[in-house]
Amino acid sequence: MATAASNHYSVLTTASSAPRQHSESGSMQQAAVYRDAHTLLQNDYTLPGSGHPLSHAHQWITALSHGDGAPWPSSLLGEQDVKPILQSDREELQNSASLQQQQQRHPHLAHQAHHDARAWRTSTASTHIPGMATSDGQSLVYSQSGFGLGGPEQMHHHSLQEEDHHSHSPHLSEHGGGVQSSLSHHQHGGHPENSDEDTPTSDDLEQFAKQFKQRRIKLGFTQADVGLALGTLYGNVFSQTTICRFEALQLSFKNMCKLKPLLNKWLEEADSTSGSPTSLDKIAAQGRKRKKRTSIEVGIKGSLESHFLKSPKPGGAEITSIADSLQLEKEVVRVWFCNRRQKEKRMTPIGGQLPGTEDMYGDTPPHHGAQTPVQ
DNA sequence: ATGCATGAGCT
DNA sequence: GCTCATGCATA
Repeated sequence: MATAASNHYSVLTTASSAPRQHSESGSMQQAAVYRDAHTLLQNDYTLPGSGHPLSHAHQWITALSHGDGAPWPSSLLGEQDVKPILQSDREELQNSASLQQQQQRHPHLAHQAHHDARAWRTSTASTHIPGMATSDGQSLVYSQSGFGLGGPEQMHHHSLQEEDHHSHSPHLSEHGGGVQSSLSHHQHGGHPENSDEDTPTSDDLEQFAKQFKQRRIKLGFTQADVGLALGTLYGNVFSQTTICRFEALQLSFKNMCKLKPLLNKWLEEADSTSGSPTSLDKIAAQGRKRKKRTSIEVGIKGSLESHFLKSPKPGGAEITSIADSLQLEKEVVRVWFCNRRQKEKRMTPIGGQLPGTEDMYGDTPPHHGAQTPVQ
Protein backbone atom coordinates (compact mmCIF):
# COMPACT_ATOMS: atom_id res chain seq x y z
CA MET A 1 0.00 0.00 0.00
CA ALA A 2 1.24 3.33 -0.84
CA THR A 3 0.88 4.81 2.48
CA ALA A 4 2.23 8.20 2.86
CA ALA A 5 5.33 8.47 4.90
CA SER A 6 5.20 12.13 5.35
CA ASN A 7 4.05 13.05 8.73
CA HIS A 8 4.57 16.70 8.68
CA TYR A 9 1.41 18.51 9.24
CA SER A 10 2.80 21.86 9.71
CA VAL A 11 2.12 24.10 6.87
CA LEU A 12 3.55 27.08 8.54
CA THR A 13 2.73 30.16 6.74
CA THR A 14 3.39 33.61 7.86
CA ALA A 15 0.03 35.14 7.54
CA SER A 16 -0.32 37.63 10.24
CA SER A 17 -3.07 40.06 9.67
CA ALA A 18 -5.32 38.80 7.03
CA PRO A 19 -8.95 39.47 7.74
CA ARG A 20 -10.26 36.55 5.90
CA GLN A 21 -12.60 33.96 7.00
CA HIS A 22 -11.50 30.52 6.28
CA SER A 23 -13.92 28.39 4.51
CA GLU A 24 -12.77 24.94 5.14
CA SER A 25 -14.90 23.53 2.46
CA GLY A 26 -12.35 23.55 -0.20
CA SER A 27 -10.09 26.44 0.21
CA MET A 28 -6.51 25.62 0.35
CA GLN A 29 -5.73 28.62 2.38
CA GLN A 30 -3.65 26.95 4.95
CA ALA A 31 -2.69 30.25 6.36
CA ALA A 32 -6.21 30.92 7.31
CA VAL A 33 -6.40 28.10 9.72
CA TYR A 34 -3.70 29.50 11.79
CA ARG A 35 -5.14 32.01 14.05
CA ASP A 36 -3.02 34.71 15.35
CA ALA A 37 -2.83 35.79 18.86
CA HIS A 38 -4.20 39.20 18.20
CA THR A 39 -7.04 38.14 16.09
CA LEU A 40 -8.41 35.34 18.10
CA LEU A 41 -10.92 37.35 19.91
CA GLN A 42 -12.71 38.33 16.82
CA ASN A 43 -12.66 34.87 15.62
CA ASP A 44 -15.61 32.66 15.45
CA TYR A 45 -15.39 30.91 18.65
CA THR A 46 -18.16 28.74 19.77
CA LEU A 47 -19.47 29.91 23.02
CA PRO A 48 -21.34 27.47 25.12
CA GLY A 49 -24.74 28.90 25.19
CA SER A 50 -24.67 31.32 22.38
CA GLY A 51 -25.16 28.54 19.95
CA HIS A 52 -22.90 29.69 17.28
CA PRO A 53 -23.24 27.47 14.32
CA LEU A 54 -19.63 27.71 13.38
CA SER A 55 -18.13 24.84 15.12
CA HIS A 56 -15.52 23.02 13.21
CA ALA A 57 -14.45 25.95 11.21
CA HIS A 58 -10.83 25.44 11.87
CA GLN A 59 -10.06 21.92 11.20
CA TRP A 60 -7.24 20.29 9.57
CA ILE A 61 -7.11 20.82 5.97
CA THR A 62 -7.24 17.37 4.70
CA ALA A 63 -8.13 18.33 1.25
CA LEU A 64 -5.17 20.45 0.59
CA SER A 65 -3.17 19.83 -2.46
CA HIS A 66 -0.33 17.61 -1.56
CA GLY A 67 1.70 16.60 -4.50
CA ASP A 68 4.06 14.32 -2.71
CA GLY A 69 1.58 11.82 -1.60
CA ALA A 70 -1.34 12.12 0.67
CA PRO A 71 -0.18 12.89 4.13
CA TRP A 72 -3.32 11.70 5.77
CA PRO A 73 -5.02 8.53 4.90
CA SER A 74 -8.42 9.85 5.57
CA SER A 75 -8.84 10.30 1.94
CA LEU A 76 -7.30 7.16 0.65
CA LEU A 77 -8.36 4.87 3.35
CA GLY A 78 -11.91 5.72 2.94
CA GLU A 79 -12.96 7.80 5.84
CA GLN A 80 -11.85 6.32 9.01
CA ASP A 81 -13.70 9.06 10.57
CA VAL A 82 -17.03 7.49 10.06
CA LYS A 83 -16.83 4.96 12.70
CA PRO A 84 -19.38 2.26 13.03
CA ILE A 85 -21.53 1.94 16.02
CA LEU A 86 -20.02 -1.35 16.89
CA GLN A 87 -19.02 -0.51 20.32
CA SER A 88 -17.23 -3.48 21.58
CA ASP A 89 -14.39 -1.81 23.23
CA ARG A 90 -14.59 -1.43 26.88
CA GLU A 91 -13.83 2.18 26.62
CA GLU A 92 -16.70 2.77 24.38
CA LEU A 93 -18.91 0.75 26.55
CA GLN A 94 -18.00 2.76 29.49
CA ASN A 95 -18.47 5.88 27.57
CA SER A 96 -21.99 5.14 26.72
CA ALA A 97 -22.83 3.56 29.96
CA SER A 98 -21.72 6.16 32.38
CA LEU A 99 -23.23 9.51 32.06
CA GLN A 100 -22.18 11.96 34.63
CA GLN A 101 -22.56 10.08 37.76
CA GLN A 102 -19.81 8.69 39.76
CA GLN A 103 -17.27 6.78 37.88
CA GLN A 104 -17.45 3.14 38.40
CA ARG A 105 -14.44 1.03 38.77
CA HIS A 106 -15.01 -1.06 35.76
CA PRO A 107 -16.99 -3.83 37.24
CA HIS A 108 -16.27 -6.11 34.39
CA LEU A 109 -13.07 -7.04 32.79
CA ALA A 110 -13.79 -9.94 30.64
CA HIS A 111 -10.95 -10.00 28.26
CA GLN A 112 -7.36 -9.14 28.80
CA ALA A 113 -6.52 -7.64 32.04
CA HIS A 114 -4.12 -4.82 32.16
CA HIS A 115 -1.22 -4.87 34.38
CA ASP A 116 -1.25 -2.30 36.97
CA ALA A 117 -0.48 1.28 36.93
CA ARG A 118 1.14 2.78 39.87
CA ALA A 119 -1.92 2.13 41.85
CA TRP A 120 -2.39 5.06 43.99
CA ARG A 121 -5.31 3.68 45.62
CA THR A 122 -5.42 0.03 45.56
CA SER A 123 -8.62 -0.49 47.32
CA THR A 124 -11.94 1.05 46.79
CA ALA A 125 -12.37 1.18 50.47
CA SER A 126 -11.02 4.41 51.71
CA THR A 127 -8.86 3.67 54.60
CA HIS A 128 -9.68 6.23 57.12
CA ILE A 129 -7.22 7.08 59.68
CA PRO A 130 -8.97 7.44 62.98
CA GLY A 131 -7.03 10.52 63.74
CA MET A 132 -8.01 12.46 60.71
CA ALA A 133 -11.69 12.57 61.36
CA THR A 134 -12.69 13.46 57.88
CA SER A 135 -15.95 11.75 57.99
CA ASP A 136 -18.05 14.82 57.76
CA GLY A 137 -17.30 15.10 54.11
CA GLN A 138 -17.44 18.80 53.99
CA SER A 139 -14.62 20.34 55.83
CA LEU A 140 -11.65 18.34 54.98
CA VAL A 141 -8.50 19.32 56.61
CA TYR A 142 -5.73 17.62 54.84
CA SER A 143 -3.25 16.72 57.39
CA GLN A 144 -1.32 13.95 55.93
CA SER A 145 0.61 12.39 58.62
CA GLY A 146 0.25 8.73 58.28
CA PHE A 147 -0.92 6.75 55.38
CA GLY A 148 -0.73 3.25 54.28
CA LEU A 149 -2.48 2.11 57.35
CA GLY A 150 -4.19 -0.79 55.90
CA GLY A 151 -2.82 -0.44 52.47
CA PRO A 152 0.80 -1.33 52.55
CA GLU A 153 0.98 -1.38 48.82
CA GLN A 154 0.64 2.29 48.40
CA MET A 155 3.84 2.94 50.09
CA HIS A 156 5.62 4.97 47.55
CA HIS A 157 2.79 6.86 46.11
CA HIS A 158 4.68 10.01 46.58
CA SER A 159 7.35 9.10 44.19
CA LEU A 160 5.21 10.53 41.46
CA GLN A 161 6.42 10.59 37.97
CA GLU A 162 9.13 13.06 38.36
CA GLU A 163 11.44 13.60 35.54
CA ASP A 164 14.37 12.30 37.40
CA HIS A 165 13.03 10.78 40.48
CA HIS A 166 14.67 7.81 41.94
CA SER A 167 13.73 4.40 40.82
CA HIS A 168 11.41 2.33 42.79
CA SER A 169 12.59 0.84 45.94
CA PRO A 170 14.41 -2.39 45.56
CA HIS A 171 12.16 -4.14 47.96
CA LEU A 172 8.45 -4.22 47.60
CA SER A 173 7.57 -7.25 45.70
CA GLU A 174 4.24 -8.24 47.08
CA HIS A 175 1.60 -6.57 49.03
CA GLY A 176 -0.84 -9.11 50.23
CA GLY A 177 0.28 -10.91 53.27
CA GLY A 178 3.17 -9.42 55.09
CA VAL A 179 2.07 -6.15 56.45
CA GLN A 180 5.21 -4.30 57.14
CA SER A 181 4.04 -0.89 58.09
CA SER A 182 7.29 0.01 59.68
CA LEU A 183 8.85 0.83 56.41
CA SER A 184 10.22 4.20 57.18
CA HIS A 185 11.45 5.11 53.82
CA HIS A 186 8.99 7.74 52.90
CA GLN A 187 9.36 11.40 53.67
CA HIS A 188 11.37 13.23 51.16
CA GLY A 189 14.40 14.57 52.80
CA GLY A 190 13.72 14.24 56.44
CA HIS A 191 12.36 17.62 57.30
CA PRO A 192 8.90 17.50 58.74
CA GLU A 193 6.31 18.92 56.48
CA ASN A 194 2.79 18.92 57.65
CA SER A 195 0.96 21.57 55.84
CA ASP A 196 -1.68 21.73 53.22
CA GLU A 197 1.05 22.46 50.79
CA ASP A 198 2.41 19.09 51.24
CA THR A 199 1.75 16.04 49.23
CA PRO A 200 -1.70 14.81 49.91
CA THR A 201 -2.71 11.25 50.12
CA SER A 202 -4.43 9.52 47.34
CA ASP A 203 -7.36 9.22 49.60
CA ASP A 204 -7.28 12.90 50.18
CA LEU A 205 -7.36 13.53 46.53
CA GLU A 206 -10.15 11.15 45.98
CA GLN A 207 -12.31 12.70 48.58
CA PHE A 208 -11.47 16.15 47.53
CA ALA A 209 -12.37 15.39 43.97
CA LYS A 210 -15.61 13.99 45.09
CA GLN A 211 -16.39 16.92 47.21
CA PHE A 212 -15.31 19.32 44.59
CA LYS A 213 -17.61 17.89 42.02
CA GLN A 214 -20.45 17.94 44.43
CA ARG A 215 -20.02 21.52 45.34
CA ARG A 216 -19.37 22.58 41.84
CA ILE A 217 -22.61 21.14 40.68
CA LYS A 218 -24.44 22.53 43.60
CA LEU A 219 -23.14 25.95 42.82
CA GLY A 220 -24.26 25.56 39.28
CA PHE A 221 -20.93 25.67 37.58
CA THR A 222 -19.88 23.59 34.73
CA GLN A 223 -16.48 22.09 34.38
CA ALA A 224 -15.67 24.58 31.70
CA ASP A 225 -16.66 27.39 33.98
CA VAL A 226 -14.26 26.23 36.57
CA GLY A 227 -11.50 26.02 34.07
CA LEU A 228 -12.05 29.55 33.00
CA ALA A 229 -12.46 30.77 36.52
CA LEU A 230 -9.13 29.35 37.40
CA GLY A 231 -7.71 31.34 34.60
CA THR A 232 -9.10 34.55 35.94
CA LEU A 233 -8.10 33.71 39.42
CA TYR A 234 -4.60 32.58 38.79
CA GLY A 235 -3.89 33.01 35.19
CA ASN A 236 -3.93 29.34 34.58
CA VAL A 237 -6.74 28.46 32.31
CA PHE A 238 -7.83 24.93 32.12
CA SER A 239 -10.20 23.23 29.86
CA GLN A 240 -13.24 21.28 30.66
CA THR A 241 -11.28 18.19 29.96
CA THR A 242 -8.84 18.80 32.70
CA ILE A 243 -11.47 19.59 35.25
CA CYS A 244 -13.35 16.54 34.23
CA ARG A 245 -10.31 14.40 34.58
CA PHE A 246 -9.55 15.83 37.91
CA GLU A 247 -12.95 14.99 39.18
CA ALA A 248 -12.71 11.59 37.72
CA LEU A 249 -9.23 11.10 39.11
CA GLN A 250 -7.90 10.46 35.72
CA LEU A 251 -4.77 12.41 36.11
CA SER A 252 -1.45 11.42 37.42
CA PHE A 253 -0.79 11.79 41.04
CA LYS A 254 1.51 14.66 40.53
CA ASN A 255 -0.90 16.41 38.32
CA MET A 256 -3.68 15.98 40.80
CA CYS A 257 -1.55 17.39 43.51
CA LYS A 258 -0.76 20.36 41.41
CA LEU A 259 -4.34 21.12 40.59
CA LYS A 260 -5.81 20.50 43.95
CA PRO A 261 -4.79 23.75 45.61
CA LEU A 262 -6.10 25.73 42.71
CA LEU A 263 -9.41 24.04 42.72
CA ASN A 264 -9.56 24.29 46.41
CA LYS A 265 -9.07 27.97 46.18
CA TRP A 266 -11.76 28.20 43.61
CA LEU A 267 -14.07 26.33 45.86
CA GLU A 268 -13.57 28.87 48.55
CA GLU A 269 -14.03 31.66 46.14
CA ALA A 270 -17.15 30.25 44.63
CA ASP A 271 -18.46 29.47 48.02
CA SER A 272 -18.01 32.93 49.37
CA THR A 273 -19.06 34.58 46.20
CA SER A 274 -22.12 32.48 45.86
CA GLY A 275 -24.63 34.87 44.50
CA SER A 276 -22.53 37.24 42.59
CA PRO A 277 -21.46 36.23 39.16
CA THR A 278 -17.84 35.52 38.88
CA SER A 279 -15.90 37.14 36.21
CA LEU A 280 -16.55 35.51 32.96
CA ASP A 281 -13.46 35.80 31.04
CA LYS A 282 -13.33 33.84 27.97
CA ILE A 283 -9.98 33.91 26.58
CA ALA A 284 -10.18 32.24 23.33
CA ALA A 285 -8.27 29.12 22.90
CA GLN A 286 -5.08 29.03 21.12
CA GLY A 287 -5.03 28.87 17.44
CA ARG A 288 -3.21 25.68 17.09
CA LYS A 289 -4.36 23.71 14.20
CA ARG A 290 -4.85 20.17 15.09
CA LYS A 291 -5.05 17.31 12.85
CA LYS A 292 -8.45 15.90 12.48
CA ARG A 293 -8.94 13.27 15.06
CA THR A 294 -8.31 9.89 13.64
CA SER A 295 -11.03 7.51 14.51
CA ILE A 296 -9.60 4.11 14.83
CA GLU A 297 -12.00 1.35 14.19
CA VAL A 298 -12.78 -1.05 16.92
CA GLY A 299 -11.17 -3.92 15.18
CA ILE A 300 -8.03 -1.97 14.72
CA LYS A 301 -8.16 -0.95 18.30
CA GLY A 302 -8.30 -4.54 19.32
CA SER A 303 -5.26 -5.28 17.30
CA LEU A 304 -3.45 -2.40 18.79
CA GLU A 305 -4.31 -3.59 22.23
CA SER A 306 -3.01 -6.98 21.44
CA HIS A 307 0.22 -5.49 20.35
CA PHE A 308 0.27 -3.39 23.43
CA LEU A 309 -0.05 -6.37 25.64
CA LYS A 310 2.85 -7.97 23.93
CA SER A 311 5.10 -5.01 23.91
CA PRO A 312 3.95 -1.79 25.43
CA LYS A 313 6.90 0.08 24.13
CA PRO A 314 7.54 -0.93 20.59
CA GLY A 315 10.51 0.43 18.80
CA GLY A 316 10.41 2.48 15.71
CA ALA A 317 10.67 -0.44 13.44
CA GLU A 318 7.97 -2.28 15.26
CA ILE A 319 5.71 0.69 15.15
CA THR A 320 6.25 0.83 11.47
CA SER A 321 5.34 -2.79 11.14
CA ILE A 322 2.20 -2.37 13.13
CA ALA A 323 1.26 0.70 11.26
CA ASP A 324 1.82 -1.08 8.05
CA SER A 325 -0.19 -4.09 8.98
CA LEU A 326 -3.03 -2.04 10.29
CA GLN A 327 -2.80 0.46 7.53
CA LEU A 328 -2.38 3.35 9.80
CA GLU A 329 0.00 6.19 9.93
CA LYS A 330 3.08 5.47 11.84
CA GLU A 331 2.60 8.62 13.79
CA VAL A 332 -0.90 7.61 14.66
CA VAL A 333 0.30 4.32 15.96
CA ARG A 334 3.06 5.92 17.90
CA VAL A 335 0.70 8.38 19.50
CA TRP A 336 -1.70 5.62 20.24
CA PHE A 337 0.92 3.76 22.18
CA CYS A 338 1.91 6.87 24.02
CA ASN A 339 -1.62 7.54 25.01
CA ARG A 340 -2.09 3.98 25.97
CA ARG A 341 0.83 4.05 28.29
CA GLN A 342 -0.38 7.25 29.76
CA LYS A 343 -3.73 5.74 30.34
CA GLU A 344 -2.15 2.94 32.20
CA LYS A 345 -0.61 5.40 34.54
CA ARG A 346 -3.80 7.03 35.38
CA MET A 347 -5.16 6.73 38.77
CA THR A 348 -8.43 5.22 37.91
CA PRO A 349 -7.77 1.70 36.87
CA ILE A 350 -8.70 0.88 33.41
CA GLY A 351 -9.30 -2.78 33.34
CA GLY A 352 -8.66 -3.75 36.86
CA GLN A 353 -5.96 -2.89 39.21
CA LEU A 354 -3.34 -5.45 39.69
CA PRO A 355 -1.30 -4.17 42.56
CA GLY A 356 1.81 -6.13 42.81
CA THR A 357 3.34 -5.35 39.51
CA GLU A 358 4.71 -2.16 40.82
CA ASP A 359 7.50 -2.46 38.39
CA MET A 360 5.84 -1.36 35.29
CA TYR A 361 6.99 -1.80 31.82
CA GLY A 362 9.13 1.16 32.41
CA ASP A 363 12.21 -0.93 32.22
CA THR A 364 11.09 -4.44 32.09
CA PRO A 365 13.51 -6.73 30.41
CA PRO A 366 12.84 -7.90 26.89
CA HIS A 367 11.22 -11.05 28.07
CA HIS A 368 7.96 -10.77 29.79
CA GLY A 369 6.81 -14.21 30.39
CA ALA A 370 4.45 -13.81 33.25
CA GLN A 371 3.76 -10.26 32.53
CA THR A 372 0.19 -10.86 31.62
CA PRO A 373 -1.56 -11.59 34.85
CA VAL A 374 -5.20 -12.39 34.59
CA GLN A 375 -5.93 -14.13 31.43
C1' DA B 1 -16.59 11.77 29.35
C1' DT B 2 -12.97 10.39 26.41
C1' DG B 3 -10.15 9.49 22.17
C1' DC B 4 -6.58 11.23 19.57
C1' DA B 5 -3.35 15.05 19.42
C1' DT B 6 0.21 18.79 20.46
C1' DG B 7 4.13 20.37 22.62
C1' DA B 8 7.59 21.10 26.32
C1' DG B 9 11.23 19.04 28.49
C1' DC B 10 14.33 15.36 29.13
C1' DT B 11 17.21 11.49 27.62
C1' DG C 1 11.23 9.49 20.70
C1' DC C 2 9.64 9.14 25.36
C1' DT C 3 7.00 10.99 29.25
C1' DC C 4 3.80 14.20 30.95
C1' DA C 5 0.49 17.85 31.11
C1' DT C 6 -3.11 19.42 28.70
C1' DG C 7 -6.88 20.20 25.29
C1' DC C 8 -9.67 20.12 20.84
C1' DA C 9 -13.00 17.56 18.87
C1' DT C 10 -16.25 14.06 19.29
C1' DA C 11 -19.15 10.07 20.89
